[in-house]
Amino acid sequence: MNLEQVARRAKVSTATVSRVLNNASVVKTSTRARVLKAIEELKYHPNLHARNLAGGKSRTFGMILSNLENPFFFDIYKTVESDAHNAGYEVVVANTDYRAEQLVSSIRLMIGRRVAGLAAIVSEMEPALIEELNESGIPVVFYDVGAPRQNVTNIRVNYRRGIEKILDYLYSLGHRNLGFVGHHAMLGPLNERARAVIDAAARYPDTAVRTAADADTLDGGRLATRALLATGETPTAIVCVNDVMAVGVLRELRERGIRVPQDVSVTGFDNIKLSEFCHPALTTVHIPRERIGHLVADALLAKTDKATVAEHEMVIDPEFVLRDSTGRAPGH
Amino acid sequence: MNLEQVARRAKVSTATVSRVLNNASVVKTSTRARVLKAIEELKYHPNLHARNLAGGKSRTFGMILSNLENPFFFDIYKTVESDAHNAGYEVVVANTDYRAEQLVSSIRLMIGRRVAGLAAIVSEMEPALIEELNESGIPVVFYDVGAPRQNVTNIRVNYRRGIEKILDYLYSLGHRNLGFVGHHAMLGPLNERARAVIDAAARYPDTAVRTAADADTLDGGRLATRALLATGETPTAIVCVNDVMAVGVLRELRERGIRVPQDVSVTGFDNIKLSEFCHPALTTVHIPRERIGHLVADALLAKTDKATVAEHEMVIDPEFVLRDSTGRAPGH
DNA sequence: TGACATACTGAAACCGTTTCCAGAGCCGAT
DNA sequence: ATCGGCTCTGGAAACGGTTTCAGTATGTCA
Repeated sequence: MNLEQVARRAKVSTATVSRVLNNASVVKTSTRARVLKAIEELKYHPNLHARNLAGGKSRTFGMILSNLENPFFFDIYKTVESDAHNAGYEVVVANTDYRAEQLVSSIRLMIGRRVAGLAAIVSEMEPALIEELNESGIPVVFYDVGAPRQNVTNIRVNYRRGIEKILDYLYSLGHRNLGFVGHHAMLGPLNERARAVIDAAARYPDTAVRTAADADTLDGGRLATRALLATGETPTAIVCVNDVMAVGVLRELRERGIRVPQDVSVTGFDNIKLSEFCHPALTTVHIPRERIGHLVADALLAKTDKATVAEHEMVIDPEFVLRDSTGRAPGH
Repeated sequence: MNLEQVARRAKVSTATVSRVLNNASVVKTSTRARVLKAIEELKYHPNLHARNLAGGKSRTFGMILSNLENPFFFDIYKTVESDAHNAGYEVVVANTDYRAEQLVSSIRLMIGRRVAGLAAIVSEMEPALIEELNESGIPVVFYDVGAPRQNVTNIRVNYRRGIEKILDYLYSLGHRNLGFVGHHAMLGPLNERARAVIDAAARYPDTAVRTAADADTLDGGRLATRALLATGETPTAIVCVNDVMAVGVLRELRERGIRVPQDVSVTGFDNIKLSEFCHPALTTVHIPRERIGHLVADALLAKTDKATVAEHEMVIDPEFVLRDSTGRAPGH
């Protein structure tokens, strides 16, 4: 089951077997055939660990995401993986579930694997970790995490603009009493979004916003809505941190006999496929996940090919998508 | 950045460093402290490839799934990963997108990685591959794939029973004109489900069933519905191969002004979370994905711990779940 | 016929760990 | 003082590949 056995059977040296395996350098056709036959007969599968160790190079990227269950992350993963495959790379993923400890151990694991590049599409991230990654010399791409620095590409979305577009629209429809449904992540984009909502609301007269948070799932959206409505006062519009939670919100409202959008308007964020398929279809903000995926993949590939050490940052401006879950505030 | 450097700095041998790293055998407290300090200072991360190579054991499981995007697969993955983690194992996933070629290369990759165990939750699977896996000596768990044999655990769901429960119910409501929406996978459970629908329908008098297939996505469900309705004749009930596609079906029907369940009944399969959150909530069949996940994890863990070589097969009987997407056939 | 480039192939060093086997101290008992 | 038995540590051989460097045919050309 190892090179030597194959070599012996084909009556060549391990060097030659290695050569045909990597079709590097020239091997006489007859020899190659003998080797291939031996490989076939012995059902030989090269040991990737040995390969990586000897070769020093890794041909696989690591990818760390906050919540693969949310199509937002999954879509990015999918396009990165596809691009990587086309370039002959593998991708191994890790899920943090928004937990910082998970992030730490995932990053350690990736460094241990000596991945050829690492994409971190997470909202939780400590400077110490970034430092650690930097020392490791692994090319890194961050999505939405603070520090652009050497050997690190940073891709971010202008959430603030997205939120502002939503609030502008809601305000124009007469909504003054807002609810915000977020998830439990402590750092990064969520807070940016939450803060953006609060900041934006503060710019309009007579506009109040109450917030609730729960897990980043359908159920989380539902539970957050319950919390929001538990106080007795019902907002005329509920702004959600993303589409998944918004669908949970829709469900809870429907169950309570609250009509959307006649009684309450609901907005999502991300524009995942599901936002068109739920009922009513969600008014939301489009985040170009495929484009982000391509950017991530390009950055990874570029960094590994040449030793480009350009610290790059790119910002994406999201687009408002009007659908059926929003309408005039009651009595307006 | 390798053991030797750490050893040198701590003025010990690499053997000792290795010992503290794995806290195997006894190391004097003062020595251990010196080593740990050196590791810390050098920001040393052990090379997993070298470790696996030298140690011979792999501490990671492989998992291959047909479509991670579908929560059915994702839920299984999630619980396997969680169980594995608790036992100190990693999991690396691969997605086949129902493509046989992908399956082949993924399996090869896993063998190359010398994973400690492999779970294949896929519907496409050739005997030759199973053979190849068998030769590799890797403990394998299959979900829904034919051959129970040595070193292979097989977990399956009695789809036929599930489908029968659905058809019984629909028949009792007066439905005689059925549509079946499936996805493109050629082998295994889909066909089993499709055949089950056809067989079951054949047992009722005056009952006809037309089928359409598309991708296993929300869009796929929508497109399949269009195909189904393109003929002009509309079935009174549409049975779907799974919940995801059913949600796509709901969307298309709503768009055409066809009411569910008044005009057409719709059923799903799997009972993913989304099936309660869509509107109307789906009548479906529950497949215990968590339980399956635990079974998979247990099998993997058991096989690696002791050299249990029991070929095991277990069959799961699914349960009917009544919700709001089904009703009496029009005029009944 | 001899010199020399060319096309293949093999021996051996190395990649970064783990692990086996001995050896070095040290202590208490004889 | 000698000895047996601990405790701790180091040397060196794997693990399964890649890669460099040198060597052996073989063919070409003067």
